[in-house]
Amino acid sequence: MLKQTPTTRSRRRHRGTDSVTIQDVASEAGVAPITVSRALNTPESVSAKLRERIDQAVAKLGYVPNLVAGGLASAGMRMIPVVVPSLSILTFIEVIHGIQQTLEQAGYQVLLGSTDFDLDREASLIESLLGYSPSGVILTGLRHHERTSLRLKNWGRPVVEIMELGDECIDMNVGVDNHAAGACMAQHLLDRGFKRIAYLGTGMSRDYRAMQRFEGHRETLKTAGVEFDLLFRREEPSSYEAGRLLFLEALKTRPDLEALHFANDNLAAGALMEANRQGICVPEEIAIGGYLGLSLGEHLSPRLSTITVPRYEMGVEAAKLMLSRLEGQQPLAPRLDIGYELKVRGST
Amino acid sequence: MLKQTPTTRSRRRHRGTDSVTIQDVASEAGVAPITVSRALNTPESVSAKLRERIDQAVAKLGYVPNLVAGGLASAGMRMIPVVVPSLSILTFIEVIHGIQQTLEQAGYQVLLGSTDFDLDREASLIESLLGYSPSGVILTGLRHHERTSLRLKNWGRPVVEIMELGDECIDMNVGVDNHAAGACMAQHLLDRGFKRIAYLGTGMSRDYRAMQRFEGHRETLKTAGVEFDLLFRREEPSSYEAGRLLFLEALKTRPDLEALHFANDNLAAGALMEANRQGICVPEEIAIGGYLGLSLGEHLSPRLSTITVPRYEMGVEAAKLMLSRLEGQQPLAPRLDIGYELKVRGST
DNA sequence: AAGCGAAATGGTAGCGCTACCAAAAAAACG
DNA sequence: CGTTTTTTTGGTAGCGCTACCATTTCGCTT
Repeated sequence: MLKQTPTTRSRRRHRGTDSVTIQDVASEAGVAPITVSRALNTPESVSAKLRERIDQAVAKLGYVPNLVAGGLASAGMRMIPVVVPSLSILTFIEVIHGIQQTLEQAGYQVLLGSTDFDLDREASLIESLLGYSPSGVILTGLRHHERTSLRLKNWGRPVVEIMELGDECIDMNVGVDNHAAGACMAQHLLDRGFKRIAYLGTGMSRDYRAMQRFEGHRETLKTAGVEFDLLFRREEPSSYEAGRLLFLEALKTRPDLEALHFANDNLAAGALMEANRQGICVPEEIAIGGYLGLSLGEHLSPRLSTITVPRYEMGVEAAKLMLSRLEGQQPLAPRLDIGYELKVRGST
Repeated sequence: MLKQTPTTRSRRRHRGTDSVTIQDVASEAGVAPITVSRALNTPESVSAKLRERIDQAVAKLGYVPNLVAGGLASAGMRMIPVVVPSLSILTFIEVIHGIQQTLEQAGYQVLLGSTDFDLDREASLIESLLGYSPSGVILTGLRHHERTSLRLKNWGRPVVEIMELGDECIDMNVGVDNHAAGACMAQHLLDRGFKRIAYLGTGMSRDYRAMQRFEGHRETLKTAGVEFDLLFRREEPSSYEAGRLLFLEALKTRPDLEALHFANDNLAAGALMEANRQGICVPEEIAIGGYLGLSLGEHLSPRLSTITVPRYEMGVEAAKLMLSRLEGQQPLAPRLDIGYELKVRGST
């Protein structure tokens, strides 16, 4: 008489979801559950014969692994939270896009988190995201709460900080030197012969990266011996409208301005479109420079001079760095300067 | 003599992460683990005295619940996958933003998935996303593989289909009547006195919603007795550049066109900017209408006439519907028409 | 054919939490 | 006061999977 194992269904004493489990597949294929597990996760460690039988059973039963159970038993959940300040800023979206495409290919899923530029929210968000037992974390910027950094350092899994470049990162870092980028545009404007140059930005008390670009701008102008403290700022989020308002404010306050250095292309585009509307000639009456390299800039008249940042690529590289660490290799370098490029077009 | 329970640490025989567990909190507070669980999940079912002691222990030890274990033991993972065709299309981003903001507030996280408009990819993506045991799913459109729909129907958890409106949805539906929106813009152009009106779009073989708008446009023109089959299409994704190219192609092929009805504002903006560049007067020489209501449209000269769709709000409403179902209530209505609005501005 | 190391398979015991039910404590009742 | 009802707390047993280690099978050598 055969030893009677409880039938597959009667085994479920309580709260059983009826979904197909690894046990069901194992019974169907006549092997042990662990063998099914291996056939799916490390196929090379299972003989071809069994592997095929198991694959058939999987197909027949429509088995979908329960990643939650797997995640609990082993380490990771094959998820990577991506924490950004805002989802209404195109830049972050494009970076996320690059991350998502790259990670999804490798079988990881992206968990979305946004902090609204608030480090407290970031701290508690990350804390709760870690509860999902993700395989790694990608977050924006290098400035965090002390306890956030410490927690992630001790966490022992890969962390990539993006958008910004610096000496002290938690684990890995992909980004752009904002200070240098700001200096670069300022230098360009000086090279064009402009003397009275203003920097215009929004939400700079929260978005400190825009402030870093301003610092680069400021130092460059100072070195050149021209007026360097011309700063116009508003506190609302960036938008075409905010750019328009900054533009009007600057013109009214200082009609003698020769060039406007905007914190990003959204603002610059808003200003440029308003100039068009008012019949103000760019760059003859006033020059306009931006930052980011949004495609919109190439379609405006005149085309917008800007500093392009490969945002999608930054996401891809951040994801690649993450993946190389997840696959056990040491990444080639834990820090990657994704670079930027000055695009001189019609507006300067 | 007290019964000796194994000490907290020695209990971990193998592969123990050192993280604080519910057991640690329980020991610290001098209660059973299940009581800690209750204190955190259903505080009202625990006496005030114990609740406070437990809260203190939680704070002292820095306990963060392992949601994976919780998700395995009970049902949900407090995650909602959001599946969209593409992350490079602003529309979807704005909807996702609305969803994310609303769900995050309620303590749910958004898992991102993109299908590249491919129903096969959608099917396998959803299949693997279900492996995460999410609390619900939000996906784009009403057209899916038969097996995808069936699987989700049998899945037994809330599903919201967005962007589109129809009689047959899997579970719940929030969206816009694309057919009517297309007809609305076409009617507007007719009302303006235009007779030779073309529809211009990209990727319409994949993005069938753009095709639905075209159908509405087509029927309206047909009823009006004017030429109704003027269609220009390209297969690349939407972009300003694609709009520019469609514009040039249309003008070359049919110089007698009076109005251009673009499948979305990105295309329309690209065309409008090209018209500006070439000195073609809009709407005197040719009128341009869009769809979506991107803020860019309001800053162009002339301002872009369009049909606005409350994208962020659509996301919020989809998330609210999801939440109401998750919290056990029957939603007021399983179908919500989020509506649209014709914005007549300078370009028509 | 016996002996040996390597490769393939299986048994057991959790991962950390919560559903279910039972027990204890507190409150309400006659 | 004892008894019933209600509330609060705890014990046990998994959720479905995989790490660890033991066992079996296989190929190869001498």
